[in-house]
Amino acid sequence: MENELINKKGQTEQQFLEEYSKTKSQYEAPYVTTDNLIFTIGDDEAGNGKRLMLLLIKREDHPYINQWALPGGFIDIKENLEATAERELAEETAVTGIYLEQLYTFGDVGRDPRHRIISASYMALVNSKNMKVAAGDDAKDAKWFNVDSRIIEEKKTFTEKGFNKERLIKISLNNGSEEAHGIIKTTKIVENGRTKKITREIVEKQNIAFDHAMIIEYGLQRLRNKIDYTDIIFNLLDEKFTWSELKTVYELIKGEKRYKDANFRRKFEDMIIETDEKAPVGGGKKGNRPPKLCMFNTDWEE
Amino acid sequence: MENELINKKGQTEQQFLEEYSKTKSQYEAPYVTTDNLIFTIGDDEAGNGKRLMLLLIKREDHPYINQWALPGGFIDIKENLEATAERELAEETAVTGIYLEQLYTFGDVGRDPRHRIISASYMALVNSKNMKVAAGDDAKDAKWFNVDSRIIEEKKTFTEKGFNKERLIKISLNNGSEEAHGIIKTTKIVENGRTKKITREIVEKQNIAFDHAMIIEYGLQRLRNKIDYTDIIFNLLDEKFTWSELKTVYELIKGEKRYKDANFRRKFEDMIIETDEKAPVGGGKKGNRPPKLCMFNTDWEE
DNA sequence: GCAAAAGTGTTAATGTTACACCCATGC
DNA sequence: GCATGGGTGTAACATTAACACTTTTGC
Repeated sequence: MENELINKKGQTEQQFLEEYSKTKSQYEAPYVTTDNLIFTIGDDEAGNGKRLMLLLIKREDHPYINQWALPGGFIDIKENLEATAERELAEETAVTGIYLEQLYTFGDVGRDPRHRIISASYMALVNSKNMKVAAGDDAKDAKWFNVDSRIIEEKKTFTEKGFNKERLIKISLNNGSEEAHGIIKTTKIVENGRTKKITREIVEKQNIAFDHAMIIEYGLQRLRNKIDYTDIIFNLLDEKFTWSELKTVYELIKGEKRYKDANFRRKFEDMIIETDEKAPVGGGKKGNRPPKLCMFNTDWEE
Repeated sequence: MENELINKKGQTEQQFLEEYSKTKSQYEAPYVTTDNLIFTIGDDEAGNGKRLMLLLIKREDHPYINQWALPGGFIDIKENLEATAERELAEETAVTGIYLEQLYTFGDVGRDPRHRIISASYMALVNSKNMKVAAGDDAKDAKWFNVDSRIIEEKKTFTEKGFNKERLIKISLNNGSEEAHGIIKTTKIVENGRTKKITREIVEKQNIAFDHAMIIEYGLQRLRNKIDYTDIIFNLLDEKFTWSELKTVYELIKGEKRYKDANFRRKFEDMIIETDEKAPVGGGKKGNRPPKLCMFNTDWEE
């Protein structure tokens, strides 16, 4: 039925599409890539226990040669956008079928000096035990970096019609031998009692390629927020875990100790089922009570 | 300093970029567009008071001829992604400098039968008083539609490793004379106690072009969520408004009366400053107490 | 006066936080 | 027994919700 509709030229849809496929496009299309933020919980190289870690790849050519970049790559013309992210993730970590979420699409002119590139960023949370191949094994120089972000400045400037609010956020990355960092400025412009615009820009960076510091900052914010109202944290844990492991991972992501033990349990109690199993006793020099193993309660509703 | 680094071919960055610009690209790039969700509060054509409304444009050619689509268009190679959304918005509504937020990037193969198109969606909230040109004035057949979405089915299916949760959401659009709708299925796949994947697909649609029903559904969800923890609702109101106007708009977006009057005030009291002015008495047949005019409190912190 | 809509106050229920305490274990 | 980390109970406080009430206006 739909195909019997004709346009102003008197074409059916089929005729239209046939003609369309023959015309050579004038349109200069940007390239499209995905950039993946792959987070895991790993051991700090300096031996300070567990840390939130991010996978980065060392660039082997210009531009930004020898600097660190997010893994990612070009979309194939016959591949769904999310499939590109999944493929890139599988190529880097040999992990499939894990949590993957689209974050934001970065599309400023000049993001890449070679070509106009629009990049959709995705966030993946992988449990290191599920990772079949550790990053860094293959030819590409891929490494896990400790990630950290913190606000270093907040400023409010008054304008005629309202005010601007700026915030400087520093992203720090290190893996024992290598160090990289970037400072992102977010600006919120308020005029006539309304938020007009929120912008993000990189004001300083070292050893991080492209605008990837901005993507990392965005992803960390999303992760920190979502952890409080979704079940994504369990993607970073083993299937069975103890309360203290959960709390440790929570605090690594949040970057602070927000809850006392008892209250932390109450916060997560609906999301968790305690099993009868006990984890082997670990830390205490004089022994201690073995903790129960817990599982995510899949009946939990957000 | 950075430019003095040389790659394996012995090139500086400048030499590399020069060579790069001469090579003809093999890469078949998808097209990139933005699609705008432009919401406003307007009067129902049927005379049932205020409604949440969305701007749609009638397609004048194949594919989906005569069906309704979101306004949007192709990115220019020299234009930032957000600038494309701003330009399209200005073209449709002659409104500039208003709230605009990136939602999600849709990039499935086959979204458009003509070509591979990746589309970044943006949401704009406009106050009808700020709109200089009403939609529908120009050559293009653009119209405001009442929007509504509601869950029509929820289903949980158990699998070997876990379960799937499906939800059917119906998007209804109408403007008195025209009607359109779509049904979106969201599926959450849970395996081994972990959320593996969340997918969205269109299971039925009428009179809505492309995958735009899915974009609308996504945008409505975002709007409904953000209204509770940000100040975006004030973009839909005049600079000065009454408590009951605020509550009406809130309920239109939420699609339900969630709060009693007194409690609604408490919920928003930090975000609002009451002025000494009073709005003219409106509805009551025997007259009534005139309401105070309020403004958004720009000192409010989310 | 009185209907209509604006606006306030009071109490109950619920959720959050701090803090003190008990428990099971290995040395 | 005692240090160590696991785990629980309770009271104070803050937030939310329900509901009954007072206020200001125009006719």
